[in-house]
Amino acid sequence: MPFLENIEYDHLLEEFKSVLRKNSLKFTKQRETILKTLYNFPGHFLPEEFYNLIKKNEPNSNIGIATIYRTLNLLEESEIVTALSFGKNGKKYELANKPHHDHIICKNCGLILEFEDKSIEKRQKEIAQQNGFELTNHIMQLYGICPKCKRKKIGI
Amino acid sequence: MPFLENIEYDHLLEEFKSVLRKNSLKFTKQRETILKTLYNFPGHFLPEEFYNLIKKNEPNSNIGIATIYRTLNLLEESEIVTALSFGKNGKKYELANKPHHDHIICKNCGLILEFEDKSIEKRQKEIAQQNGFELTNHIMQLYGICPKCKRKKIGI
DNA sequence: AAAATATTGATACATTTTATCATTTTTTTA
DNA sequence: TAAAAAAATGATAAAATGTATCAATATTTT
Ligand SMILES: [Mn+2]
Ligand SMILES: [Mn+2]
Ligand SMILES: [Zn+2]
Ligand SMILES: [Zn+2]
Repeated sequence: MPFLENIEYDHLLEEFKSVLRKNSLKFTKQRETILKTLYNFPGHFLPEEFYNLIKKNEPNSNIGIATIYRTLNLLEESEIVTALSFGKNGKKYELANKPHHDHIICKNCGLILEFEDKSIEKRQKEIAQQNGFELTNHIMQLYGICPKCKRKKIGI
Repeated sequence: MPFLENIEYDHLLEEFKSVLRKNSLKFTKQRETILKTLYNFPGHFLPEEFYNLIKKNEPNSNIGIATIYRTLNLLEESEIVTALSFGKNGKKYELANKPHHDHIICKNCGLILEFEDKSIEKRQKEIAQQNGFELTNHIMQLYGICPKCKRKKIGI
């Protein structure tokens, strides 16, 4: 593993440990495995997908699905991961190691791209203000057909 | 009921009947009751909330919860209603009798306000295009604290 | 090392939504 | 308009995602 990534992971680990200490929580093998998996697999994953990813990559870990849910919730509250909601199809999690962004999603193949747009973010703040709201967060997801699927001329 | 509203409702009803005819579906008392309730109660409601609304307002209808779900799905596919997702807390439905809009939602009291912003919509189209996507739809929800709740100085 | 504390995996349970199916209602046909 | 065909219904079982419970285990503190 390249040097830089090791440094980044160590930093992340320290951040997690700090959150745990602050809340009188314990540093366990399972929590470390989940954090490492988040780090090693950039992308957007459902709890179930993490569960299978860990079973495959850390066959000796034997983590229960409940621990996956518990730990992702903890990491989300701690803002170490962010979640992307798919309605009743669950939430996909990703490491929060990049600046805020939104997503554009292919309705055919599920491809997820990321983007950020300062002008939209600015308008959102203005709209909230106009309505007297104190804005805390937002969700924005664009849905469509990706270039690859367009080429295949899929009928959705 | 005022005259204008009757005209609008009749128009809506004809639209629904046309969808049903087109798909060889039948016009039933239950489907009419649900459409009428959507029309009479503007707002954003969960299937369960519609179910209770109808039980209260049409005590003789005896509609099953399954029919509520089935009919809302049908109306959504037919673009007669639109849905607002609340993750695992379900979807709130509203009659699609106004132009496209997005929502700003109070995290404390659940108040939902509507807005439309042409400049955001335009940027969304541009972003999709830049990524080679054919944009079909989007979701955007702003979350925050409404003026009333702000005044109460709620600690979230 | 012992005691205190928190976590874990298994699994029961909760919640939202869909599937199943016998019966009823609506529409078509004659 | 009566009979036949087709679809919808309500009740409820089942699926799917996520949370709660709990005895056993691991971590941390003393
Ligand atoms: Mn992302
Ligand atoms: Mn609305
Ligand atoms: Zn695609
Ligand atoms: Zn409020």
